[in-house]
Amino acid sequence: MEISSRYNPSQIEEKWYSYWMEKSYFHSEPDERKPFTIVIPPPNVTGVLHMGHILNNTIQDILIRRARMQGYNACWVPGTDHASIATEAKVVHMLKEKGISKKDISREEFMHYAWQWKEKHGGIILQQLKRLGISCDWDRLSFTMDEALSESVTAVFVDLYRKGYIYRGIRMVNWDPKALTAVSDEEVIYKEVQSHLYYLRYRVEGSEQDYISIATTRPETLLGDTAVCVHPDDPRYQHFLGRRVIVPLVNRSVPVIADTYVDRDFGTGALKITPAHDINDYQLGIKYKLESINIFNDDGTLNEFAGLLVGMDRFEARKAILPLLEEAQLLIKVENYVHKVGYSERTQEVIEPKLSRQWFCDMAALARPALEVVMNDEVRFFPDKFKNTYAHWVENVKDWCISRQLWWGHRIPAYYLPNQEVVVAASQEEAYHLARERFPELDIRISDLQQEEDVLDTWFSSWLWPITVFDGMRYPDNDDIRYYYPTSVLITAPDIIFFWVARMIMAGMEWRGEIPFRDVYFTGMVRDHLGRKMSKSLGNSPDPIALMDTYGTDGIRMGMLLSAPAGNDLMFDESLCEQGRNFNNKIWNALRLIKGWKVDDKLSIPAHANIAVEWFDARFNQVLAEIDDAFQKYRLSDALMSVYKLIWDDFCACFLEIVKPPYQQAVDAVTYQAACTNLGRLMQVLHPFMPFITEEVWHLLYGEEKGDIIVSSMPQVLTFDASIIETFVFSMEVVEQIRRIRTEKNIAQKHSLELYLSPRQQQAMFEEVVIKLCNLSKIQRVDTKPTATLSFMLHTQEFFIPFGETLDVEEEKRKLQEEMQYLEGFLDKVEKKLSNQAFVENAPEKVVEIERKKQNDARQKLSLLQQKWQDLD
RNA sequence: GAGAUAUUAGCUCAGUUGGUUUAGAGCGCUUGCUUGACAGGCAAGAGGUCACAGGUUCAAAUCCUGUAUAUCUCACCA
Repeated sequence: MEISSRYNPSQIEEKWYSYWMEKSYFHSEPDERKPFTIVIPPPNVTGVLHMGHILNNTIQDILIRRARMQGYNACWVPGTDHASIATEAKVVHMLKEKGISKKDISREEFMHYAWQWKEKHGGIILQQLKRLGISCDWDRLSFTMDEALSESVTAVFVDLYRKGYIYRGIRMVNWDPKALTAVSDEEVIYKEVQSHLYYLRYRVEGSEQDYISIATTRPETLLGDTAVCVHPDDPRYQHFLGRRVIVPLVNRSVPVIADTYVDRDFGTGALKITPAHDINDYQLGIKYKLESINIFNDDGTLNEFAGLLVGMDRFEARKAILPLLEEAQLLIKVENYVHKVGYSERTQEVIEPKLSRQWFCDMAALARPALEVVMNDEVRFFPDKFKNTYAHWVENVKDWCISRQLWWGHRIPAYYLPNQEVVVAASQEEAYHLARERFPELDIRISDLQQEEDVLDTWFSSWLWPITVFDGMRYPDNDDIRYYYPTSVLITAPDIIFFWVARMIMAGMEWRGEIPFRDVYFTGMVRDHLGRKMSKSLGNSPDPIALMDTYGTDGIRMGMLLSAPAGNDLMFDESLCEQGRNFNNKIWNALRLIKGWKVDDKLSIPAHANIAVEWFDARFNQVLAEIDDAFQKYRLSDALMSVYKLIWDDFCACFLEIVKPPYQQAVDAVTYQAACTNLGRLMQVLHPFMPFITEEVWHLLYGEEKGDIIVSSMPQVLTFDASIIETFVFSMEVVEQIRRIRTEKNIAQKHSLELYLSPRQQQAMFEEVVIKLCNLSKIQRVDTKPTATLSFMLHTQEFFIPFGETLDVEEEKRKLQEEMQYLEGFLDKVEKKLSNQAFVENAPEKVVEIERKKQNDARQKLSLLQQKWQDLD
């Protein structure tokens, strides 16, 4: 058979992916098997593949492929979310390029363009994910604005409204001046920035010299100031209480008020109050019934109420106001100052606190059961340190601002009546009937109903995802939801634990009375090798598609996973993908070796091969048990490393090297069969991690005989003989010693050697294996030590290799001394322990026993070494 | 400001309820190899007072206290 010496993944990957798709192996329908379900964390429909997706989806694919091979009915539901803010921004941008402004078109027209955009550009990421080999049930592809999901969102809104959880009110919210919408508290990222603290002078009304100086980071907001506040007990300001001061530049007279909120030690101890533009000032404004002057337009420019700098952007205004203050001699000084500023998670724009009417959802009642199921491990977190984070948020959960001033999304099903009242209903018709019922005297017509313009937060649909992808909200008893829900495991990043994970649990408990998933596996964040977050602006993220081209998909999957312990951030390094690629090549060449053998049915299996077959069987099962254990704990990188070493070290370096026939000689049928079987089952164990090469090798091994590896049965752990492994390990230690001697003495592998050992052998050894691997002509027991030998010692067994007359006595002595020194140190430590009365009395007998054995062994070995020393003299 | 988690070899990480021949892995590094599957390989080797300082214990990488550093979460200090 002609197989190239290098594995070339590119041709193979596409072939198998389309083959699996043709065979519908990814598709799942409810049946009598146990389900294993995952719902994908829906990527943003505008998104493109980044390293985080690679990590997250590789893990999901590993779990789902393994479950499939273990006989579960595996179902992985893919999909995307509609990403209100991001998508609307894309569409607005596209329209702008066409010379169309959003203001100039109707909502319907805009939605038309938006859907067009979505159909054309949305979901690129899904195609990219296919390249990663992920085995989602593409027939179940969902989108958060699909009809079923949209209807569910509406129904949930109506339900929560009727339960009294949803309300509308005027609040200070986080305004994104770029996206022109409110965002929730969770969507604000606070970052430390280098800024300035400006000290300003507010003249006291009716006085020529008196003034109060205040410190602020936002001098431009003084245009909206309606008070100055000091601490009531601050002696510096006692005489100003009850008086009024003049706001600089606009010359507005505002009161000096006193409140304990003020920190006397910060700045000057006096605080300017801008109720319209600061959450704390807003509270004080309510408390002291202050006027609230909104000086900003929605886009962050100053409006006519500012009086000055009208039309200027808020940051421009901050700069522009300084010379004016200076000119008026009201700017005292400017200090450097580091403080935290909130940024919009979506647009990176600085958030502007803004007073506006929004829809909120009271979360307290929803949170209670969601807290309990996590704390009692009904929903298990991996790693469980995130239970703390989760508990803290859920216990202190705030009302959720769910309205967004956008068009792309689920329009809030609230209808305003001519009398300013509002009715909430799933459709306009229902709302109409409701309105007539409630206000029979008004004689309302359906055209009088004005639907709310705002849409809902995207997360308001995402939190229903595990239910709505199975249409379990509209049809709570349908076969799918009853079979697949609760799902088995959720794989996600910890940064959306509040946005998404917590809310899904709340939704699950609220509408199905059941958790949405049993386990949550939190992946780490992918960072570069310097520990920096991967980001577009830093340009430190490799292009995932290019990586797949270079190292193969299996290679990048391995590279990603090798460094990915659950929940810890991982420093991604391309060299790990290289390791993956090299591993593929290793497997490929193992296959080439086996397939290159001539098989002779007449030959019987040699003794060394027979041992190798029996040993590998035991070893395989031993490692399989380790792998199972690792999977139970979601220690996937450990599991992969175990497979890696099983294949590279145990199968290639040991098994194949032992059974390999000499050049151009045939192999017996039993050995050949065993080699094929072993490689085959190794491919099965590896398949979830590296789907492509394993399917390819499987077919090259078995043709069509055993079907496809993707749907084959995962090997199960069988009992194994541990003593074989023990003997083998010792044999390999002997092999290593002989190899070391060969290297040290520069003895070529071609040159065969003899091995002698003293008859007092304690540890069993597979002599045939040692002979084969070390090119020995014989192994022989002798009573007396042969002359002119090299020697080594393992445990308390001494080995000799007769070799020439070139023994370097001094060198030999030096080594002996080194070894003796080590042993003496060791013995000293052990004996110190044993001579400690308290240790012998208190430690468990087993532990003391071990120490005694250590002592004995060390003494014995030492005396042997001393003997050797004497012999050298 | 409060809390959580971490700190083990050059790098990335294991190390289970304290005790298993004076700490393990992968990569990297050093040395030697055209070894008839693989140089994307083979063989051998070097490399760590387990962040620091105390304490508990017969026994500490492991438990406790403090310090330092890092990351994350929360918090209204202008």
